[in-house]
Amino acid sequence: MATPGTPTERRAVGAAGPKGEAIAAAALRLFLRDGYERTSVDAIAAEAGVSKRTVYNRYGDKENLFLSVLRDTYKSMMMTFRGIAEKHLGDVTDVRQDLTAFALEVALTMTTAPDRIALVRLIMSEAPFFPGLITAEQGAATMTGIITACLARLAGEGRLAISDPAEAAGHLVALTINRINARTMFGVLPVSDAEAERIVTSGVAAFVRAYRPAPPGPAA
Amino acid sequence: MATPGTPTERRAVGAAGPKGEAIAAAALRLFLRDGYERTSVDAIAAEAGVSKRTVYNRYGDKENLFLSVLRDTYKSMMMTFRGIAEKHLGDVTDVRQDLTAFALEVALTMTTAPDRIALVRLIMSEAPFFPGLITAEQGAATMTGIITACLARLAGEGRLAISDPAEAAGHLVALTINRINARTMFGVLPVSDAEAERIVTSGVAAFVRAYRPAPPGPAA
DNA sequence: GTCTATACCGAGATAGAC
DNA sequence: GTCTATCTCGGTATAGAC
Repeated sequence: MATPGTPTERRAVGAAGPKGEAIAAAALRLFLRDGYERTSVDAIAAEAGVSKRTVYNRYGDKENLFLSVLRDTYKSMMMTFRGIAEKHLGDVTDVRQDLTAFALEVALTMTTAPDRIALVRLIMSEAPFFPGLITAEQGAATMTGIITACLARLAGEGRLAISDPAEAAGHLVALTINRINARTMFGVLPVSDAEAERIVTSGVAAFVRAYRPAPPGPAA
Repeated sequence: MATPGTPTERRAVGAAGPKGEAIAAAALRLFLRDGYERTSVDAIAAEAGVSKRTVYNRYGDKENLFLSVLRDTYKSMMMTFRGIAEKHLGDVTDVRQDLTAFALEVALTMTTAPDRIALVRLIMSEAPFFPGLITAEQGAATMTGIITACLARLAGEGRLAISDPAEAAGHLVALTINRINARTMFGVLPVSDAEAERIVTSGVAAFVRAYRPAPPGPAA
C-alpha cells in the first residue's frame, strides 16, 4: 500500500499503466492479424516486450485479455463513428450531399484503415465462440440509432418521405457502408477509395430516389 | 489392386467413394460448427467413423481437406441459388412481387439453414489465411450476375429505370439478402422468418421506388 | 514488491509408423 | 486401427534483478 494516489495504484486489473497498455496494444495487433486461436500468449508477451507472467498477472487468462481488448477497441470505433455522424448529420442543408459526405467518410475510414476491417472480421469470426462478445446488435443499433434520429428529423421537415425511420436507416446503411463491408469481407482485396466513392455516391442516390417526397404538384 | 472396375477403384484423391464422402460430410459439419483451428483431424475421423489414417490417405492433410470440402459446399450453394433465381426471375410478370418472392426464398433458405450462415461466416473468417479460398468475389459475381441479367431485361422493357444494371443488382442484394446476412453475422441470434420477410418486403419496395420508371404523363 | 527469464507441466495437435 | 514421435499451447512455478 505504498504511495497511495499515484497512477500505479489504481491498476486493479486490466490495461492501466504503461505495461498494461503495451500488452493491450500488442494483443490487439496480433489478434487482428492472426485471429484468436492462432495467436499465442507467448507471442503477445514478446510483442509487448513483457514477460509472459506479467500478461497473466494483468489479465488473468487469454480469453479475458481478448474480450477486454476487443471491447475497448470496438467502443472506440463506435465513438469515432459517432463523431463522424454528428459532424455531417448535425444540421443537414443538402440532403443528398450531406448524406453522401457522411457515408463516404465512414466508408473511407473503414477502407483506409485495415484495422477496422480486421476488427469486424474478427468479431464476426469469434462471435459464436464468445457469446456476449458484443452486447448483441448493440453495434448496429448504435450506428443506425443515430442515423434514424437524423432521418426522422428530415422526415418531419418534409424533406424525405419516410414512414419508418429505423427501416430507412437500415436501407441507407445497407446501400453504402454495408455494401463496402461485404466487398471487403469475402476476398482480401481491398476496395480502392475511388471504388468506395462510387459505391457510396450511387447508394445514396438510390436511397434519395426511394425516399424522395412526392412533388407538390404536376409540372411540365 | 483387387476387383478392378469397381467403384472403389477410381478414388485417386478426394471424396470419391462412400468413405470419402463420409469424411467430407463429417469434416464439413465440424468445420462449420467449430471453425478450422478448433477442429482436429481426430474428431473428423471419429465423426466419420473411419481411421485417421484413412483421412490422411484420401486428403493428404488438414488444409487440403478443408479447402476441398469448402469449395464443394460453396459451389453447391451457388447452384442452389442459381436454381432459385431462374425459378423466380425466368419470366417476370409483376416486378415487385416476383423480386420479393425471389429474395424471400433466398433469404429463408439462408435463414432456415444454419449451415449457410456458418458457411459464409467460415469463409469470411478464414479468407485471410487461405488466399484463393474462393476465387475472389466469384461468389458475389455469380449471384449478382444472374440478377444483373434479369434487371437489364426489365430495363430494356421499360419496366424499371435502370442505367447501370450491375449497380442496381448490387443495390437489390444489399437491400435484401445482405441486410439479413449482416444481421445474422454479428450476433448469433437467428433472424426469424417473419423478420426476414419484413426486411425483404421493405427492401424490395425501396428498390422498386428507387428504380421505378417515370410515369408516361402528368395525371391527377 | 513487481517485472524478467526460464524451465516446466499436462493436454492436445498434426502427421506418420507400424 | 493403434501406437508413437514431435511440436505447440495455456498456464504455473521458480529463480533472480531493479
